[in-house]
Amino acid sequence: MPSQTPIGRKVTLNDIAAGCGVSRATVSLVLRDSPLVNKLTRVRVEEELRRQGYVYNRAAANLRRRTSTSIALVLNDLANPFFAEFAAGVDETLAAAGFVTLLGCTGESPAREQAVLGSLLEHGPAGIILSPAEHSKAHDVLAVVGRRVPLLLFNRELGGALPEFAHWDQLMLDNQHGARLATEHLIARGHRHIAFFGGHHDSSSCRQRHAGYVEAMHTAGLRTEPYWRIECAPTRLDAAHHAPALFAGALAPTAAVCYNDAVALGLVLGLNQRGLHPGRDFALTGFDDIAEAALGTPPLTTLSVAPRERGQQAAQLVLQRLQQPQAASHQTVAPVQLIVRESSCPPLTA
Amino acid sequence: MPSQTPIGRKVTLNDIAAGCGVSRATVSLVLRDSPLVNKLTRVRVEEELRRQGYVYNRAAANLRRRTSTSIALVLNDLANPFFAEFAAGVDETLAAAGFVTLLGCTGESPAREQAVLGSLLEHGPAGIILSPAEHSKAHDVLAVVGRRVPLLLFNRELGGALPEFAHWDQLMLDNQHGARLATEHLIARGHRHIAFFGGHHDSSSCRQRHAGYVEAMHTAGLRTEPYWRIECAPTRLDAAHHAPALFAGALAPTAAVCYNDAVALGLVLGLNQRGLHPGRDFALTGFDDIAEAALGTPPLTTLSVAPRERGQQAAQLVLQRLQQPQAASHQTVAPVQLIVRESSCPPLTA
DNA sequence: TCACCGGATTAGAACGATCCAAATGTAACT
DNA sequence: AGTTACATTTGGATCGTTCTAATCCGGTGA
Repeated sequence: MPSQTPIGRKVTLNDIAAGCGVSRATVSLVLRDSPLVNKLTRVRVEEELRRQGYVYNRAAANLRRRTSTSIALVLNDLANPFFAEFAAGVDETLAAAGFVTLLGCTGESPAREQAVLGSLLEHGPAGIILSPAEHSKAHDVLAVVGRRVPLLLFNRELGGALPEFAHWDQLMLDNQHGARLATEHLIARGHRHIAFFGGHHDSSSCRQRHAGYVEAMHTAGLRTEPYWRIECAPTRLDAAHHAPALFAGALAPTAAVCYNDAVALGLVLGLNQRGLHPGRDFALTGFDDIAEAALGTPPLTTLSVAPRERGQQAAQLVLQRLQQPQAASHQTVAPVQLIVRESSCPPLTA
Repeated sequence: MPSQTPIGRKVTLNDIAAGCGVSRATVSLVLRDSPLVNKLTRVRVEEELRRQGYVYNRAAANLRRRTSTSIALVLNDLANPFFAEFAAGVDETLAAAGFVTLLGCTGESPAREQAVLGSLLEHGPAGIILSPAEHSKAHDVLAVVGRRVPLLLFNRELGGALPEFAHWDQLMLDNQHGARLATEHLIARGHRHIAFFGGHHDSSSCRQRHAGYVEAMHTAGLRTEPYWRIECAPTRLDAAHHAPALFAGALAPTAAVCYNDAVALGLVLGLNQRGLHPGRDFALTGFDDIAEAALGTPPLTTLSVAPRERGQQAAQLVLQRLQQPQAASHQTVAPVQLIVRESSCPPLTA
């Protein structure tokens, strides 16, 4: 049960009305600067508003008008710079449209996601932007969110079969195309033996990126060995750990397409420990273009997803949905851009 | 069981009451599980709540009870990992207490800060956590926030004389002590010519850190040359740009205490471009311990401020203030911890 | 019979805004 | 003077909840 926090008595429309001898309704008209009200009284009322330090009670107005001026933003991990940038973009755009952002973090826990969504819904947001926790199920999200308030899925798909009537909007990254670009870039540099490194196969984004890698390889007429697919947790540490697995197979790769930047940076560490110089002896690419990507040694070739712009886009999509609640659901795939840096060197043998 | 809510009107207490033949008041009592209500009717009502897929309207309740269950979090820069972690900590603790976070970003603009604060206040937060924009003035903040809703200042002081009746709570970092620790560490390693690099003098945190540096130098009986104080914007780029200024004076420093990690990482780049190897030819320290600090080359000696814990602490302080609105204002200074890594090497000449 | 009790329930007035229909005041026209 | 037109203003109901002060009811004791 949430605690009960008394707040001091506020100045209301009645106080203003009494203060300058008009009715509450007139003051309300002034606040929404209606053309109905006489210039003279408007001035008088406005002065009184200032004098008493009135602050508008939007909750009361929203109750009466059955509207809402808030949007819930539910993120799996705000501490991740990618999502932080995204959140900044969302808030920026929402604020410009007069909306306020209700923040909620789930810490990758579907259970907390349920709780957070439930709690935020009680505040009656007009819409929801959700980047689901890993293993979050469509069915559970639908059960708590219902069909009343529009939801925009960002970044990840939900597990489980999507009930056919839950036609949520989606904003996803072009994972497959991005990985394909990275792979084609390595091929163009002369690599023939290219691994796909990191991530878990039960993550939708990882599957998509892997698919892009396979697509590029096969299009180029190159083979993909099963032992060139190394799974590990999408963290630096686990990636560093799994680096040796790259060279355990019969045919050693000369390059690797990594699931994301974190994994790529971990692989850099792991290679260094083996005495290899990534960017010279071994080529690799990342995904996300996090701030550290440009600064490591070597600077990382990666795919920029422009998280702030994605945030702005997500906010736009939700606002648009509010305008047209009945329009068909919108599936958006945001483009990604290959950023070539020094980590994607040509093979030594070339 | 997915909700069977018809699209259109929201389910209210009246719907539930009508649905199971009791009064609205009784349903309300059930919701707040009051001991007054009969076990049997409670069961009936609870079933009806589930059946109709009722969601609590906290805004209406808050209006009636003149309470609030939200806290505004206003940050100068959410894209900065430091503040993102902080926000995650705040949200985590607030959520656990049944509160919801209203997010607002100001992008270091005092004008937007005014607008954001004004907008958030209309939603009636019970309290505010504010990390002010640069050059934000106490007078302006007071003008828009007023004295009704408690404010916690985080991280930065406000410019201008603080009106005596605005006794806001504060949570600051121990900037001066931190910079002193870093400087003393470099001195202990054998450095005698130490610069203070980056930041602007009109930022309170920069002044404090510089003061700590001066304090340590003078305590150790060392001189500080004026040209060892190099100002630049607290960004990587500008820092890299200003690196040559370190060696423009008569006596070149062998080490630098940097304003923060971003500046330190920029300086690393700048030194590399001059053919110097930071961590071998030149020592430096940062401040903040952002994620990248541990991973650069060299790993950065820096001061850990534990932003997530600071967020939790900030939330606690606000919640505590809500319990005791009349208590004397609380000035908290959070300790910082020196993290020694490879960037703070001994001088070559030693 | 009646007053009284305690547990369970409820009608109706709030909270602070908005909406609607109706009222008011003023000037202009038959 | 009476009617109309127009520009302003306003009382009262309303949004979904909670609070207060009743009310209802079966059982007791006098």
